[in-house]
Amino acid sequence: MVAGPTSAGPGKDRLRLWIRLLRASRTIEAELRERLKKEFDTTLPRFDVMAALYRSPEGMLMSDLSRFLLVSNGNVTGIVDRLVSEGLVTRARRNGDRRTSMVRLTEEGSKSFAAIAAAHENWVGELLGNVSEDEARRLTGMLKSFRSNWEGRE
Amino acid sequence: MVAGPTSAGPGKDRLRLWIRLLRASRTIEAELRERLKKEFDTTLPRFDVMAALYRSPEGMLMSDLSRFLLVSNGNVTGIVDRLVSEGLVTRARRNGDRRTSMVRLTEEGSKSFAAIAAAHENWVGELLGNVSEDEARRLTGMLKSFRSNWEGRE
DNA sequence: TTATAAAACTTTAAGCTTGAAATAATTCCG
DNA sequence: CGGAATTATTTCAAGCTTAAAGTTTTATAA
Repeated sequence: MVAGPTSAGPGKDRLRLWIRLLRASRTIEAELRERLKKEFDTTLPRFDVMAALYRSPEGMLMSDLSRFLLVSNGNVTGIVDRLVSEGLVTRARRNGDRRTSMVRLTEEGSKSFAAIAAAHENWVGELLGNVSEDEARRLTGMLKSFRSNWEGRE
Repeated sequence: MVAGPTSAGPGKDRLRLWIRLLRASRTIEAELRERLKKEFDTTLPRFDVMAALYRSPEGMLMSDLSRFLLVSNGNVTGIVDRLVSEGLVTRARRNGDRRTSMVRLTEEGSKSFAAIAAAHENWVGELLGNVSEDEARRLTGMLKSFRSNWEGRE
C-alpha cells in the first residue's frame, strides 16, 4: 500500500495521491506514537478513545466510540478495559438499558488527557510546520470534499 | 487521533488538517482491506510487501523491505514468513553475506500480485472518484512538499 | 590475530485490529 | 403473552505491530 504505481497511464494520478496520503499519514502517525510512548507512556488508540470521551463529558456508549473512531466493537472493548484498569475511564451500567454502559473519563483521566492533548497539538504543529495555516485550510477542504462522496454509503 | 481540536485558536488549522488526513486514509484503508480480504483472501500488509517486491525483480533484503514500507524489522519477518508458507515468496540465502537473504516473488506470487494490483488500482480510482486527475496531482504535490521538511531528519 | 563493535535478522511480550461467533437484554408482533 | 428478530456488547482466533532483547555473521582495529 506504500509502493507506487507499477506503470504510467490514466487513473494513475489518483493512485499516486493515495500512496502519498498513506505514506504521509503513516509517517506522522509513527512519530506521534513514538512520542506518546516516550513522553506519556501511552498509545495512540488510548489517546483516541480519551479524545473522544473528552469531547463528551456526558459519556459515550461503546458503539458510539467504535463508530466515531472507525474501529470495530471488539477493538474498543480491549482499549477501554485497559483504560479502566489504569483508572482513567469508568464504565457505568445504565438503568434504562442494561445491555449498554456509559463510558466516561475519570477526573484523573480528564486531567491526564488535557496535558497529553496540549503536547500532541504542538507536535502536530511542528510536524506540519511547513504547511502554512492557509494551505492547511485549503487542504482540509479538499480532503473533506473527496471524503463525502462515498463514505458511509452502505 | 481521530477526534477534532477541543477549542479554537492559532495552530488549530494544522491539527484539523492532520485529523482530516488521518480520517481519510483510515477510511480508505479500511475499505481496501475489506475488499482484499473478500475478493482475494489476502491482507494489506501482504499486499504491501508483494508490491514492493514486484518493483524489484532482483529481490530485496529484509531491511530494504522494512525501510521502504516504514515498518519494523520484526514485522516484516512475520509477514514474509506467511508469504513463504503460501508459496508466493522465497527467501534465498546469499553466499556473499550469510546474515542476509534475498526475498523475491515466486512466479505464482508475481501472477497473483498482478491480478490483485489491477483490482486495487480500480478500487482506488473509484474511492477517490470525485477528485479530478488535476486536483489529484496538485494534492500529491502538496503532500510531497510537506513531507520533505521533517521526514528522516534523524 | 582476536576482542569488540556493528549489521542483519529473528524472537518475544504486549498491545492493537478485525470479523465472526457467543451472550444478554430489548423490541417487535402475531 | 411469548417466540423471533434486533441491538449492544464481549469473546475469540488469527494476524499485524512495535520496541527491546537475542543470535549469527561480518567488519574494525589494537
